[in-house]
Amino acid sequence: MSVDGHPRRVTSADVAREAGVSRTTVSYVLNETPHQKIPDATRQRVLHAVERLGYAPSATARALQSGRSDVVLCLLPDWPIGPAMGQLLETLSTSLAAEGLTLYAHPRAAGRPVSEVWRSLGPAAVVLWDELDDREVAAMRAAGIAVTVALLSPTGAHKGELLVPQQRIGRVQTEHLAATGHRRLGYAYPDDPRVTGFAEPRLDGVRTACADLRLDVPVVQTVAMTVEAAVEAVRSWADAGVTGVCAYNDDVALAVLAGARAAGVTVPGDLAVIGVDDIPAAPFASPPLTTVDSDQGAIAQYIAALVTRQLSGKPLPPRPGSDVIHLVRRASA
Amino acid sequence: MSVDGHPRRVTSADVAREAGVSRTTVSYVLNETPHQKIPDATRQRVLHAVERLGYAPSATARALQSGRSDVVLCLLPDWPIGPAMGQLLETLSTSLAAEGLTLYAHPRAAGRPVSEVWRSLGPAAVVLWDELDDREVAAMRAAGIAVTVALLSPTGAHKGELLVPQQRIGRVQTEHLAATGHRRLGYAYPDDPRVTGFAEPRLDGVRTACADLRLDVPVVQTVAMTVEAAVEAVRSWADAGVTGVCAYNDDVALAVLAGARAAGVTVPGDLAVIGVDDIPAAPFASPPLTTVDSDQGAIAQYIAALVTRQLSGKPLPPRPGSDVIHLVRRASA
DNA sequence: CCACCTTACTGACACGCGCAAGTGACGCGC
DNA sequence: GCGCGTCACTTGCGCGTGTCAGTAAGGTGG
Repeated sequence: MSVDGHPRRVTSADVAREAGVSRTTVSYVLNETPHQKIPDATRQRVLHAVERLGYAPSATARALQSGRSDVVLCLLPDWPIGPAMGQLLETLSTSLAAEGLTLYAHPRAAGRPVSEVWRSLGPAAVVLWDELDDREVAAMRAAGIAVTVALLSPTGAHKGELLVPQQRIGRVQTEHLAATGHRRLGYAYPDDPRVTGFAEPRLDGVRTACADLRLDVPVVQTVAMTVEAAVEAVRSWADAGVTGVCAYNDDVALAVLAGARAAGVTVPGDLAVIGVDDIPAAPFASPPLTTVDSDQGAIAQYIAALVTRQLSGKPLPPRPGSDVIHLVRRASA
Repeated sequence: MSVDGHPRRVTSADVAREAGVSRTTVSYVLNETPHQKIPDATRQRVLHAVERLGYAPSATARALQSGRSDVVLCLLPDWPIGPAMGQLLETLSTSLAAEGLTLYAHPRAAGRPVSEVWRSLGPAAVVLWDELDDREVAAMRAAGIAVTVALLSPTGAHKGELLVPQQRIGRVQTEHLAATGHRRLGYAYPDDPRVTGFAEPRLDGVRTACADLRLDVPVVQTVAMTVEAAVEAVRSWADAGVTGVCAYNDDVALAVLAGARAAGVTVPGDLAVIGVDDIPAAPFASPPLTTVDSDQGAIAQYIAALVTRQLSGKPLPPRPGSDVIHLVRRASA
């Protein structure tokens, strides 16, 4: 404990001094370096010194020396993260931990360049949702970051892109509504411009599925998160002869439900509604919300595999099957 | 680009060689070190070399040398993170960024010791929700981590503890129900054991507020996230003469709403319900959910101030006022 | 008695960076 | 001619590790 408030770091040199051995010996003991016979007596002396001083090796120094950090950085998108993302992160963290990697998520601070973020961390890999421009990617590589996984690359230019086929979500919604007799669908498009990266492919999935199934072209309505806006949208759909609505996600679907209630439109009688995500509130809606859920566990494991394979230079794992997306059938559709 | 797949890191030495100057000069140019006059010609040579090679300084080496990393680690609790936590993280990240700090959140991997996490990162500060045992805290200090902020310390032993008085949330719920004429309240306690750290103080707030306001002792029911469980709870409350229910959070409140609907109990006529968090689904419930919201922005700024003050050794900022918690009045109570 | 091997260590370097201190060239005053 | 000051840099150290290449002590074989 030095004079100022900051007690000096305990280093392996301190431990060595305390145990009466060299720093190298300390390192050998702590890392259990193979082919180095350390007698038990010495080993214990070192271990006790570690305990007494409360020594913890500096991750920074270790990373510098080994040139490889076990850190995986996940750049969160700037749209509001819900329970689905939360669960994905948790499972991803666990999956990566099994491979000795540690996941850190960075909620993007407004107006801060991305480069500053990964620079201050020096991760082994970066997982991100939005696409990055090529200069940024090149900069990362130059900084020694081995992997970049873009999860939502519309172009598919980079490796490992477009993990969860968002189109498929729209397709599943559409297929369910078609199977229950609906011929003319509506799409409840989100008001938040930040999520267009997800909304567009989902809507696209609905459009192409409608075409494939010979349904009418879907009637798209942007639905702001107010009851009034939802009422407006519901009325428009009613006027257009729409009997089933695919919502961008469960929050929007719940808004539509509220709009229908306020407009005197019965669900699913007059209008069937189907959401995405299966949020906790979905089963308690009135009527309970039918929705499309993704298997976050499987997705997380795939991402983890993607990262570790690329780090070790092995071939990429197969894409997850279409069964990661499934319908949760309740009363609203 | 070397033979194997891993292109060697571009270092400042490479830049120096390319620009025909010393490494130090490169450092001076890039850090704009004061009191070091570098003529523009040289400066441009260096900058061009940086550009050409795509050089990015190693965060690791920089942190090692300066002894101070600008990383703040936030250990997320293991309970499911919802939109509220998401927003808090985002604002916190922005607030810290304004002070030159970078926030990383770690979703706790199941069964992984906490120590491994902060060790692999070497942060300047750690923000956490759960309380940590004292040995762990001591270990962090020994590792050179200056600050530890426990947000939910029931004991209040550490500095900066108990940021958002959870009791206060329960109190606000109770006061509103009391003000609207309810004398005997119920409490909808969450089924998930992971959130007891939050649930207990909130319930405690309801209990003491009831006592202060001379209401009856609240009737606590654990409500699992199914309609059946909620129906059961609603019936019990009805039998006990309860006319208003404080729910642990909005998800539980929505379950109670669904239970009331299924049990033929009208809200708020027979039973008033009030939640916590103001999730996106709250305004679309039937009836729209009255709830207690926290000002995540203010909280985030307070945490950021707490961290920076402790890092610089300055006195702690004043606790946020009670106005960070406020009622969102809708139809359900 | 010496070569040789094992045991139990230690010395020294490298990782990439920031920065204190130094160095040579040049200009200026006297 | 010399001291002094500025300019434009460079040399060299240290941050805390992991690890390669020793090395002294002790034992064994011939």
